[in-house]
Amino acid sequence: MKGIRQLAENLDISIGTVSRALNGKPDVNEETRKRVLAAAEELGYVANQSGRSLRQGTTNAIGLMIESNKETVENSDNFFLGLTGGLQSVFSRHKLDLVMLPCPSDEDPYEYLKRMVARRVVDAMIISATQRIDRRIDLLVKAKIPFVALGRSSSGGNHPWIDLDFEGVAASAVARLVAKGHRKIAVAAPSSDINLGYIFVDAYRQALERHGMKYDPKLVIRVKSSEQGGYQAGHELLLLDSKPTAIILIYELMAIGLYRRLMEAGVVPGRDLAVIGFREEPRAKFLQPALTCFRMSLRDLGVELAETLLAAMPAYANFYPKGAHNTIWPLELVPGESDAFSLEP
Amino acid sequence: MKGIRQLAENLDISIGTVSRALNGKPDVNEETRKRVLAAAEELGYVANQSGRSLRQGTTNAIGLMIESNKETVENSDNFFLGLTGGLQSVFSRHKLDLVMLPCPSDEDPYEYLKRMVARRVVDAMIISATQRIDRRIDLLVKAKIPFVALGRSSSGGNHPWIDLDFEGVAASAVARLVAKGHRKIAVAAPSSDINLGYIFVDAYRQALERHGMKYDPKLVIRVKSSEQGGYQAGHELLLLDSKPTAIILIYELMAIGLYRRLMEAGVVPGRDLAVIGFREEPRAKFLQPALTCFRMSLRDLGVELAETLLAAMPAYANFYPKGAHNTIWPLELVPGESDAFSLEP
DNA sequence: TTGCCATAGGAAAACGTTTCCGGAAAGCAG
DNA sequence: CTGCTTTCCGGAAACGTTTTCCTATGGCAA
Repeated sequence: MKGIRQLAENLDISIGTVSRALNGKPDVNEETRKRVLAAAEELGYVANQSGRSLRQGTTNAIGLMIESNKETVENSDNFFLGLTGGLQSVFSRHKLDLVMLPCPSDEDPYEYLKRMVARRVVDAMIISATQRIDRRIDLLVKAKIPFVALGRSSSGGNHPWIDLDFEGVAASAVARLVAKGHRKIAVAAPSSDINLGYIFVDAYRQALERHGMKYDPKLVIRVKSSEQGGYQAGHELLLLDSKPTAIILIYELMAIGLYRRLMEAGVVPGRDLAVIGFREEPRAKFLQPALTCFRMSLRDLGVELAETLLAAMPAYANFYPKGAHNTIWPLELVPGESDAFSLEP
Repeated sequence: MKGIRQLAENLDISIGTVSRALNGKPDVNEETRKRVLAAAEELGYVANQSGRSLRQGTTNAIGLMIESNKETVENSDNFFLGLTGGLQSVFSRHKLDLVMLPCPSDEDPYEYLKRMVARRVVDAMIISATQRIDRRIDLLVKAKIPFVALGRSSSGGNHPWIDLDFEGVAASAVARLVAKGHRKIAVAAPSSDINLGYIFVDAYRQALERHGMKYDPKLVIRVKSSEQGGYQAGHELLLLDSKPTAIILIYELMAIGLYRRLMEAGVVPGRDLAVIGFREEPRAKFLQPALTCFRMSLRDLGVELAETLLAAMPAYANFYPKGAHNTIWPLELVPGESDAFSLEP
């Protein structure tokens, strides 16, 4: 005999009562509850999750889906691990466990998610790296699995999401450069199929126009968000007919490759070209001259993600009365040397 | 009605037969099996994992425990994500899913593991960052949960583990430096409480003695495995009475801090001091002069870990007849400029 | 025809838990 | 003492599977 039955046997109490005692149900004498808890501690009894889940239809676990394709592994760095701190700090208050579900690189993320959802191994999901059209979102909506997306998407109608403040970053970066006299500002961004690539460049365009400047598609360099992409961006920038005097990078890791290409051509960042990076990245921390960039706390972002998710789960509605909602996550400017010079006389 | 019952209803077949058909059991007509599979595909039916686990006593999931304390987040970089690629490639062949279980930073890893084990949410575990005395190992042995440890430990008797070839690296690094005429070789390592700190320094001592050199405890600088630790190591190195001409770093990230401290003192790495790093680390990739270091493939290590684990699981014994075993994982030398000079005339 | 074996599939138990329901005991007001 | 409420607990059903056991059917040999 095992499990709760064993425990009940030892205490000479019915299993129903043991269960109620352990789960803090009201209909149980405080005296017996103490005995049960003591015995459970003594025997190291913890309820079998499968039995529990089966009966309750709930797993007490939240899934964080991770797409570990090659690019993610290269780029995401400690991104997910950084998030988990914030996520856990919220979840643990509700006795929820976080499980990270890494999608195999040779499997379609949609199919993987579908399997995980169907298996009912978690109660809710956190997905990231959303696409503009993202079937995963439709799937989760249809399956009625609570979820939160890190990244906007036009799929799925009105679902909870958090996204970085691309508009704010673009506006801030452009304003900063314009104030220093720059009039030809390039941007290196991924393809507009990627949400980030689309939204950021649009925000950049609007920021330019607010300053009465003309948007020039030639100054938008489409490359991958990687070191190689940065090198490529540097290369294409040098080939432009009318040279820009500044460039905004959508991901700070690109700066490493960009610097390298520029150095090869004898162009010195921070003197001949102003450079601003988007998201702070440890690997780029040691560049000379230090990169001006935008920073955010992964931990805080994790907390916000967790709370947004719980707010979308009926069972936690009373804790987070705000309900399902969306958030634009602000980033903080960290001034460096890479854009310190001014073109004004 | 839901699940397999619904499916059986639709097909006008008993649920037992449906289950057998889906699980590839022999006692079912090929014709009906086809019908069942088609209907399952059609309806998107996937067996509920809780029901399955409860009945079978198995979860078809392998847990990878992650300790995401602050230091891990800072240092691990893409370590775990890099591993998952290799892990998944093996597990997916056996229809096993990998779940990453991040231990909350404010919870004792031992208690966390205990909870996960008791909940029976995975069939087997992978643990890492083992201590010389590691209660987790005793726990897993006692609970009879198959596991593999990344890192040696004196706990738990004869259990499966994989560890990096510290001896090989120490021998290779020392031999290389000695060949270039170095006679005073320092090493920067963490406290000997940490397994790594203990074993590596011991291997270093043996390597020295094989070359007929004397082990000098003063040349062992105990610092944290981080950038700050590297800076600290540089600082302490400069204070030594008899200056070493070379230093071996136990973790490459330390090189960043070390370089910084050396530069401040006008000591040029690769000219005034030879530097060799241990494990390749993307963030240190951009140092000048390029660091000589030892590299390994995280993916391959993941494959080996997965196979070692499966070999320790009775259910997979026929696939991996080797059974439980241990492996010393070799690393490959990547020559750089940081130790290129020679002291010989 | 009879008997036997192989094949296919149905019925039901079992996994470990939670929760609903009902009932005993005790307390209390009249 | 009676009737009603409250407190506490035991019994049993239910969650969705897999698996064991058993039966029905058909084929085949004697």
